[in-house]
Amino acid sequence: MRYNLNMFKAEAKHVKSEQTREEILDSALELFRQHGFDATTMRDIAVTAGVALGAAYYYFASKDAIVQAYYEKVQQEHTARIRQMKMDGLSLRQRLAAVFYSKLDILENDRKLLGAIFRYSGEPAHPLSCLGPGTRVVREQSMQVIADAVTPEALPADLQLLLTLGLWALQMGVLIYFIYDDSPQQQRTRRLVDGALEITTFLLRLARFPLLGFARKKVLALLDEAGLLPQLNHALEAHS
Amino acid sequence: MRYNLNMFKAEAKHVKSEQTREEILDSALELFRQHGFDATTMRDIAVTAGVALGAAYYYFASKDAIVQAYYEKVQQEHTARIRQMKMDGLSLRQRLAAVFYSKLDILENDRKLLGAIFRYSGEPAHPLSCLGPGTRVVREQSMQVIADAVTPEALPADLQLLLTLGLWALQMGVLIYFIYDDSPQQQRTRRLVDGALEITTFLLRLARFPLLGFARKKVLALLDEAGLLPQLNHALEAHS
DNA sequence: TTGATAACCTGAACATGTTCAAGATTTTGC
DNA sequence: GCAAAATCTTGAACATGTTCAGGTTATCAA
Repeated sequence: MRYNLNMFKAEAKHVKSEQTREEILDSALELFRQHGFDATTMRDIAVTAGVALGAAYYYFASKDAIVQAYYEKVQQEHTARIRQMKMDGLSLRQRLAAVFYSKLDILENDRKLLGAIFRYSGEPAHPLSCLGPGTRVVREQSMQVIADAVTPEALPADLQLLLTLGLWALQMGVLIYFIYDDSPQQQRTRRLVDGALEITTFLLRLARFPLLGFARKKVLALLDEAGLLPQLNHALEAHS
Repeated sequence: MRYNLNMFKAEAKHVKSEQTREEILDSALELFRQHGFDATTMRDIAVTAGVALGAAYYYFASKDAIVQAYYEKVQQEHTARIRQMKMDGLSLRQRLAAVFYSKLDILENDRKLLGAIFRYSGEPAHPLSCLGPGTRVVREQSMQVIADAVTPEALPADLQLLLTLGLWALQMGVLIYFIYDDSPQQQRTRRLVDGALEITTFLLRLARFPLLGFARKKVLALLDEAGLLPQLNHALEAHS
């Protein structure tokens, strides 16, 4: 009984702490959306959340880290949405369209926040570098979503690897384009996705031809040498 | 005579102002290289240059703008180096290798500075966004260097367009890789360039085949619809 | 219960990028 | 040569992200 009580207390405490964190995160996002990232100060955030300035820094290492936390939530949501979709009768292209579209849907109203995600892409040592070790978890999660859409196609292991990596890179590019896209409802980005996926699947069909098969091997070897597919390479060896 | 004197004075003045600017820029780069970008304050820069803090802001809109000015100098240097090279007997692949390698040579000791170039890539409105209108000039200059290496190949206009754009994108990717590359002398980046150019030229030879020709048209149409080749598109129409 | 430890929170102080009103210097029109 | 205009320079003041020494509250062992 006392054990349980302690557990309840511990959990209640944990929940309380988590609530404060959520309070700060929600306030921040609300303000970011209303006035933009730069125009919102950490003091604004703290006041809106009803805590002191220092509390915000107890939960988030920096202002940018708040956006990072937001993006992690986005990735969770993306993973969840894709998981609960019935992909059974769908083609590869349709599955990939679902992946890309749902990501855009989630991010639709927060394009201005995304800029912060890319802010440290050129600084390897920064914990928030979108290509660095500090963001590995969310990056792998986002690759996994793509991999799951590719796997049912039962491609040769090397091609599957290449396709997943290429699509992930494509997704990054699409997100950048998305940020810059000022067409209504970002219809242009959606069309870009459509076209890019059409070409991708077309080239995929071609990839079995000997000449392109040669190119495929070359590309894979190059990426491997460049260290751009370390753990994936491991998976490849295990499969072949 | 007096007219000439005034011109001299005007020029002398202009030179003096330019000297102050150079003084600030050089001091800044020196300090950036010694202690890193973040560890160097605008006050440090002003003191080292022998001017007041405000003077630095008279010549540079922001701390990041100093790095941008550096990169503009780099691009000038790159253009100059390539221009004075004798490319006559060289293959496309050799010409492109010269382009990529010389850029890396110029940037070799300033990899840490490059991060600042990419800092605003996700913020369309920022004047220093490496994809935005504020950096159009230097971007087009850098594309021109590539275009000049591609042109002698006398490719079909659409393919030339595609190749130039693709190589420019490749160059951006290579620069990112370069920043993250901790191999000695960044040999890994050089090998990546070699491999990527080998694959590029190989695929280029394939591009004449009907199937890939179809894909080529598709890609071009997609990029056009996405507005990723506006003035280039204009050039294409003029040629065809 | 109680003292100790850890978790959580506070707000003043700091560091630094940036602005700006005011001053110094140079150029220009006459 | 001189006044006005343009250019250049100054440094104090400001805004804001971040730190930190210290406080408060919750947890836990005895």
